[in-house]
Amino acid sequence: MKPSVTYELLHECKQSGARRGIVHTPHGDIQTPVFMPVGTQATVKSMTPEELENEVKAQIILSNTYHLYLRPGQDIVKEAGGLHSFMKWNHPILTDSGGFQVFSLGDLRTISEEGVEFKSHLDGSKHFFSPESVMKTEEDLGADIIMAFDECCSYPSTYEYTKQSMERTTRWAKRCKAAHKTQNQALFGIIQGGFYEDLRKQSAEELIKLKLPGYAIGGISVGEPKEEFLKMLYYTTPLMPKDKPRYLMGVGSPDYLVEAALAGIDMCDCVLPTRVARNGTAMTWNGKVVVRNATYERDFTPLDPECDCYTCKNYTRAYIRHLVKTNEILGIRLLSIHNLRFLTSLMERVRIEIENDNLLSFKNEFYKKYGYTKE
RNA sequence: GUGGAUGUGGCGUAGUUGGUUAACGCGCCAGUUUGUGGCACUGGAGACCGUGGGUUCGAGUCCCAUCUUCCACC
Repeated sequence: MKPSVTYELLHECKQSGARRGIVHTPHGDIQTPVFMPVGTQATVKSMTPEELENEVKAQIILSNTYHLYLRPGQDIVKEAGGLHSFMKWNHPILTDSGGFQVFSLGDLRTISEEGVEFKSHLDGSKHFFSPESVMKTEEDLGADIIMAFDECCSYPSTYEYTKQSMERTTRWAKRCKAAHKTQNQALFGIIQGGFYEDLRKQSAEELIKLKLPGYAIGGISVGEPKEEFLKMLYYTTPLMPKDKPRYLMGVGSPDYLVEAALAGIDMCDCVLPTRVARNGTAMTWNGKVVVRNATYERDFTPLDPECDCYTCKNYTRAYIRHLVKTNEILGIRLLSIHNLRFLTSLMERVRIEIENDNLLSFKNEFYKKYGYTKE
């Protein structure tokens, strides 16, 4: 039987390992490499689905199993007809499994072979997540792509801990596959192994045996130096199947996105653009603009003169600074639209450069302009 | 006019029986943010404590005078 999510390779950049392709899903095609905005609680914070589609030009968004399980509860989402219907987003959706919360809520959970017990960050109540229960929850949520339940290790972790954790994540992936019943959802595996090459290799090999429809790299971009990040990225990506989508989890700074594409990654997601937007910072082709800063008080130019987004076509830095300083909701919205659109247009550009076999040259230009001096 | 209260960084306040470099919130300035526990977090600048005298080893804290503002009374 044909999987519900498949990868079509269109072109490989002759300058690099970058891939230009299409991920086919039940809710439409995704041109890759792609950046996926994060909508943890069935909303990309402050954005309407119409804005995501028309202004941001997002092709797929993420949501989160742990958070939706707690509120409103997957039964309600299921009753609404699934996430697409619940939140009025008719394009592809990917749900993360809660594996990241095993990392980020480190003080509130206990890991065992069977699964993870979370103490709710909302009211302290206890909730047990197993690979089987997570599959059920993700099926109720109804995303096109669902992630296996894993443990994202913190940085740094010892070799022993990372190995033990990675092997458990592998066993959990097998249990996820066995528990996964729906035909129209694709279960992706997550390669772990921290910053140890042999563990990454072992993780990739074991997971590939499961013949899942897609694979992700998890557990990097968790606070390590960029050098470490790049080393693991360039080591792990070539281990992944060529005929399936390759997803790098949690990456969203412009330089990391370009590096990911160069390494042969197809999909990335990150909260960074919306989070920094909420704190008054814009990403632009000329680098970071902390528009909240005083130097922009009388700057009546757009955030980024090269940007085609709604915010840049209509509003000035001075006005947005005013909105941010006065804590007005519109400031967050305008910055979120811009940052998200900046990343989707960056990826549009990356796709063109791959088609032209020029991504490596583009990276050098981009780094220079963006203000990254080092590799 | 009399009596009472008040006066501390831009604003609002804390400052114990007088004791090292005067604290806090907001504001201001800047930094951080990477499968979202966040309109968050971390730093920084900024005050001769109304003014002038006095007591004391030592005064934002006590005394005197004076001015400011507020309240009450005549």
